Amino acid sequence: MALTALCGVAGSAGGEVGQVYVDQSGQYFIREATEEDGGLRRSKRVRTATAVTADAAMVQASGEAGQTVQLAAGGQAVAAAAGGAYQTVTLVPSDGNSDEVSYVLIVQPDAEEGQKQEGDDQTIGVYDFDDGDEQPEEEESGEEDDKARVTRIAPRKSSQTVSQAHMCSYCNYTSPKRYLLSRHMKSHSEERPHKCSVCERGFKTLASLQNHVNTHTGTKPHCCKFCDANFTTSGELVRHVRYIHTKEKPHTCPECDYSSVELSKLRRHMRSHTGERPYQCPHCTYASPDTFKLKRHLRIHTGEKPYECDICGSRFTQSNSLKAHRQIHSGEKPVYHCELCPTTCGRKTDLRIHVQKLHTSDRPIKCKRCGKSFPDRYSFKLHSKTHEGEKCFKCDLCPYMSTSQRHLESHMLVHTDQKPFVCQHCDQSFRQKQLLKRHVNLYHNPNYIPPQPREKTHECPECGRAFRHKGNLIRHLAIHDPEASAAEKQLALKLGRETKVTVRAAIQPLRHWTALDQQPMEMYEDEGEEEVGLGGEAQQQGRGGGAEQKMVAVQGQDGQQYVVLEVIHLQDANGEEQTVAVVPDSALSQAAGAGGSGIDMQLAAGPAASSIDAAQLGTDVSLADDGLPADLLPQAAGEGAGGEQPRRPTTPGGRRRVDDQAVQKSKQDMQNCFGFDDDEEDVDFLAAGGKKEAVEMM
DNA sequence: ACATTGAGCGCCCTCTGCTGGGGTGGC
DNA sequence: AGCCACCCCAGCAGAGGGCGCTCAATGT
Repeated sequence: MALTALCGVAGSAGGEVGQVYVDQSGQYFIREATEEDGGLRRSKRVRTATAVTADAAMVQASGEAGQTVQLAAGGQAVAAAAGGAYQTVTLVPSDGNSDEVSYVLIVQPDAEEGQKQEGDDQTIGVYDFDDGDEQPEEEESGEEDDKARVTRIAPRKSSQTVSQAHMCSYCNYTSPKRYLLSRHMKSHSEERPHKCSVCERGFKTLASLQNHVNTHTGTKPHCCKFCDANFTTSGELVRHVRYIHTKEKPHTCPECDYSSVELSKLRRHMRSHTGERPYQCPHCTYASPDTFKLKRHLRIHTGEKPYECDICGSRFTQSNSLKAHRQIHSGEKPVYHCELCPTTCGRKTDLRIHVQKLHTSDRPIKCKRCGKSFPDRYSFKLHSKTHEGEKCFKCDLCPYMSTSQRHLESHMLVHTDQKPFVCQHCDQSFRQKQLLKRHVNLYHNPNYIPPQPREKTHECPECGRAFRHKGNLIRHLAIHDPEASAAEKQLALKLGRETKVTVRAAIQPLRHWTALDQQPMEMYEDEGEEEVGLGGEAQQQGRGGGAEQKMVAVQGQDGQQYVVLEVIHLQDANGEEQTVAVVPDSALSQAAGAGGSGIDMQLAAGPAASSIDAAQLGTDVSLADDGLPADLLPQAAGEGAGGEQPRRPTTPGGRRRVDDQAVQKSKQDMQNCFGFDDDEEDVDFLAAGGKKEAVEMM
């Protein structure tokens, strides 16, 4: 016979298939390739194996029948001539490595079989073929009872002899009774003598056949005593009882609190810990932890949609999708009510998302209009309703009010000369996107076909003049206002819009503009902006001479100053409001023949004008009541606020001289925003070259 | 020979959660 | 008109429950 004998590593916990192992009790065994259950199935049957020596060299030695094959610790195979009907396998501990004890497997003829069977204490690791029926060439077939061998193995060190047992030569089955082994050997046989009369399928045992036949006949003799369930086999019944009634789950996960009725379920569960995904999709990178998921996944590639709605014919890849879909037809759609508001959702997950978005918040939300705080977006929304229609967003520079923050932001551009929408074809720029769009269409788009003028449907009840837009009519109605209050408001607004502020640095989104006496806009906290308010002292200093002042400073987190505002409304000696013009740097520079460098804000007038605390803001601010650059003016220490900063002389009585040129420039700068508010006039205005006389605007 | 027990594999189903697209209404 | 929030829906995957079926092991 051809025999490959090996040596293995003693005490090895794992190892290659075919290695010789010695367990803690000193038993030798060989792990076979057929092992599936993760444990070590002991086999005394040596067919092939790999020699693993102490130095981990893999050595294989083959011996012919009747030979003695000896592997030394170094992996050298030593074959010696031998004879006899039996083979004795001897495992000899080597003295190779100190850390790992290697054993040498010696295969040698055994002429004294009988003695070995009796248990030779001096024999080490014996393969003992008790029946002497040597069928070396047919070992692979493994279908006969006579393949069974009785083997006795004992290591030399312990000088132990295992009591005689009837062992299966194909697996590690042992039995004290030979007839039991004989019965066992049928399991290695592929013979299926018991045939089903229905499907002709064969079974190894009659019991198996009977169970199978029951599946044909539907016979389910095993009835659950707790419910009406019946099962084909008793095993099914037991499992059913565990699943449904006793909840007994003997298989427990060592890593979590999961437990299962079946071991296979625990194994499946363990894959969720290990991440093992043995089932690879052949079409993509997806791999599944079990066959079902892979099968389900494959429908993506095949396009198979096995679940069809019997009402509308819609098809789905998963049964649950169909189930959910059916509820649309049946009207049995579940309704998930939010406990915190009247909102309902059709699905649990949607409700969860709703709660997440509307009812949970990391921090309170502050109302920009009144400053109240609310724990979540929902309560904030409810609260916001109470402000509906209110024009809470008031411009600090003019009487403008708006119901929305966005509108105020847009309006603020009027005061800052910001025209962020620049025409790419000429040097025109605009404050509003739509204005730029219209400009481009009118002047740079040869294909533009202006829309037909709409009918003037809004007619004035007083004079009959018609307007295309309601807003224009409303504005017009101010003319007929008997108390002139509307007209006054219009005038005030128009004048207020003339208030201009220049800024040195680029202005960040205007929503960050905030009057000092307003609450910080908490809604925008997350945008990395930090409000820098003037201290109370600065504010107080800024409120002198009967002038109403509001100052705004916004500082980014980078420390750069972005916006500084100072607003002054004055009354003249008669108590009437005085027009205040705020002059842009450019105008001032032009008038003075010098640039206004270093001057961040220049107001055109103001007897009690104050400078903003430059030390705090890091910004130079001064008033330009005469149109001269601040840096050309003499110091006016102690006057007004912020005495450290250059001051402009003020006129006696609090009147300020308004720089005509600056006002003109300011007016011109405001033309666009005023003119464009009336679209029907805007077109004319644009058609006329985009210029209007400032005097017309005033 | 028969009955019992239980492991093992496979299949299907359900529940759950996430994601993205589309529709809609408010601003 | 455009943007945005919200809702609805379908698609897909993770995880687990339950059962059908076969067969080995074991006891009587």
